[in-house]
Amino acid sequence: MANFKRSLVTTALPYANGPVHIGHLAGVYVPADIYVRYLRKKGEEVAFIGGSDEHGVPITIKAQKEGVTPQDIVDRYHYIIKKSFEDFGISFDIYSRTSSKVHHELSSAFFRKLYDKGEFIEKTTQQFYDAQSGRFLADRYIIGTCPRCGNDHAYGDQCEACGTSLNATDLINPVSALTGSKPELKDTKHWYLPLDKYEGWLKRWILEEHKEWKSNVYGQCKSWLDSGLNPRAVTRDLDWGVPVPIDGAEGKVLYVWFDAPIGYISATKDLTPEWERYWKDPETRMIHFIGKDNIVFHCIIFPAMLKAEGTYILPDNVPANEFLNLEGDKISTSRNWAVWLHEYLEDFRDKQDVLRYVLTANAPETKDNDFTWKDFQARNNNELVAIYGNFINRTLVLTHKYYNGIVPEPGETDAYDKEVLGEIPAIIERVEKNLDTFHFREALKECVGLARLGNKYLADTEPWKLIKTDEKRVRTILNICLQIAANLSTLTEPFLPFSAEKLRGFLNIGPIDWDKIGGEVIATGHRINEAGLLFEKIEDDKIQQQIDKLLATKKANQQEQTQVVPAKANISYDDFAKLDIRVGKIVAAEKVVKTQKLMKLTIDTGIDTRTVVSGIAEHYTSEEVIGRQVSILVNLEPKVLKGIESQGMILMAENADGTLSFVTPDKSVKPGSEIR
RNA sequence: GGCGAGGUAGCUCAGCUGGUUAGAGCGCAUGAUUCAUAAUCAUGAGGUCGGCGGUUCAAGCCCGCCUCUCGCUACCA
Repeated sequence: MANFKRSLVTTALPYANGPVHIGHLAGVYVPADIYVRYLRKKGEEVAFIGGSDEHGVPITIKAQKEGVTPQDIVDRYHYIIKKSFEDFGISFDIYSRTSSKVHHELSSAFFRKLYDKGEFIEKTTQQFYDAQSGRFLADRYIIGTCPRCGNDHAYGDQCEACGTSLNATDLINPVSALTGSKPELKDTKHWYLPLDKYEGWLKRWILEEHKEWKSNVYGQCKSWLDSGLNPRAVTRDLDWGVPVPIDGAEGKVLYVWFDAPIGYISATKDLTPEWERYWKDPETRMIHFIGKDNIVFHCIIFPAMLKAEGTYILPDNVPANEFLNLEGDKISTSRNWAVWLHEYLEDFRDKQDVLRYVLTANAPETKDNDFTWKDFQARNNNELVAIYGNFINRTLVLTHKYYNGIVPEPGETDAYDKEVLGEIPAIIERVEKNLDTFHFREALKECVGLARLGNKYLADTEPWKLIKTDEKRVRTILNICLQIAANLSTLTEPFLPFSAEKLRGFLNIGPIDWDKIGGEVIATGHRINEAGLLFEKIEDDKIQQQIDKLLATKKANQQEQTQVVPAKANISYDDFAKLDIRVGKIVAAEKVVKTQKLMKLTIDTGIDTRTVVSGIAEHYTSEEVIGRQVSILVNLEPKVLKGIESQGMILMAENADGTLSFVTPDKSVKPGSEIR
């Protein structure tokens, strides 16, 4: 690190198909912002880069759904995201976007250079083509009948009814989602980056030269490298994105994962004409802050791209975080299961730092963590208010009460004073050490520790008693408390910038350089301002509102799930009559070993006694199932499942939440009775 | 069943390349205190570090097997 002259800090580009939520913040933006503010505070040269990732298929689909252009979609979210980052105090030097002209030019030139150097492989494959719209269709744009479950609205990559992942060519009767016409298979040419060619180099670079990377990052890279790399397509047949700058590549764009990381470069270029100083000088230290889902792209693919290009530096570290859950469930944009930053800023005005604090104190640095509103409240009330805010308030109030707001002159310091004063630089050192190694949780804990120390010092020295007997001693004590407070205002600034400024307002001081803190930073005789509250308690009702909001989301999601699947195509009576459904009785049941869902049932069908394997083991135990009457399709072709021949199918009703219930006659019926 | 991640005090989590009596915060109990947003400070109770076996002078950390949780995936006739 000592050899670097400047830092380039990038943050994963949020995808512009939705606003930013606490998961993004905890994983990427808050730690990155803390780190950058810390570097700046130390006087280091740093560029802090962010921007919206605005290309890719999901945005085109969303646009189509809403009947607007992709540009409309990205415009909408880009500005929401940009504004909420600003309001939240994420101190980007630039927040750019990949639909910008600079980006198109730069990523296009980047591709062209690799192309001219012969770094790509050309490959032709068959893909569906919609002749009517004159376009190749991404898998998502093909709709057809699922070969597994018969759902006739399955997508080319996945059937959402049965969850199976598919190839577009698997679909029965595929149609184009754009025009409804029947697509044809047609040859299409694409360019591939031969990652296998970089495997040896990547292994050396990461596995040998960057053993210091976080274990989650290092481990994932290792597993990728060990399993071998394959050439990866870097172009797509799509009309939204950066056009492939080659003759004969009309209707093709750069794959979003090719152009997005170049967005870091173009954003830097957007920021300063001297952008090459950041990207091409080996004395620049590049750090990528990302979430764990982006590790492969930032540690394998982008470095391979940069290496292939040849003139760029590589990341020095990629401190990826794990994921943050919300109230026990995975955060999901599509399910609206999130705390949205722009909504938080509305609901909790001027409480940016509370969220910054909570997300840092509970950051998913080594494993997935859970955000709960109760924890949010507890951390605010018990830590920010009770420890930090309270210490500041005590100090300010006492100073006003005894010395009219003038910083008193210290007398001689005793052993305990010296010990406390000695702790300040020690804590600062630990904060630095943790920040330097991306341990933000621990660093923040150390900061709070300084406030704790202040509280303890007050409790031990009891100036409110001494004021009656030894007023001179009180001057020393309060002076020390004020020094701690002033140190805190700088020490906490990377984490809690708004409160740090507020605190400086109370103390009536300006910003203090990082290398000045550790000792006396507020002068004797200085007049402080009126005391106020650094943090406010958050009451239960405020928290309950947020919990209720989430419960409402949960309810809405359930209702959405209840949306009834549309009817299938009509069939003739003859078709129906082919089904032989009978009432049967379960006489024996046992779970099939080594499966999650399968249960082996022995059924008295009236006709015979037979074995049926059914996927109900997650909903019923074998005990509660025995003796039940059920509906059974008896003339279904037998099939062997897990080594057991299943001779029929039990009819089950599936609820919106996925739970199953038997279809049972409402009074007892003789086994073998027909169901028609 | 496959892949990935994980199981450390009541709760949320730390534990660096294995090394003395396993930590923090919250919560709880008891005590002290009143300058402070009923805030603070001290002390204490609480853990067979998921289980079993192995390697080692030494394992929460390494290896094997098992088990449970979460995510993806498969099975769901």
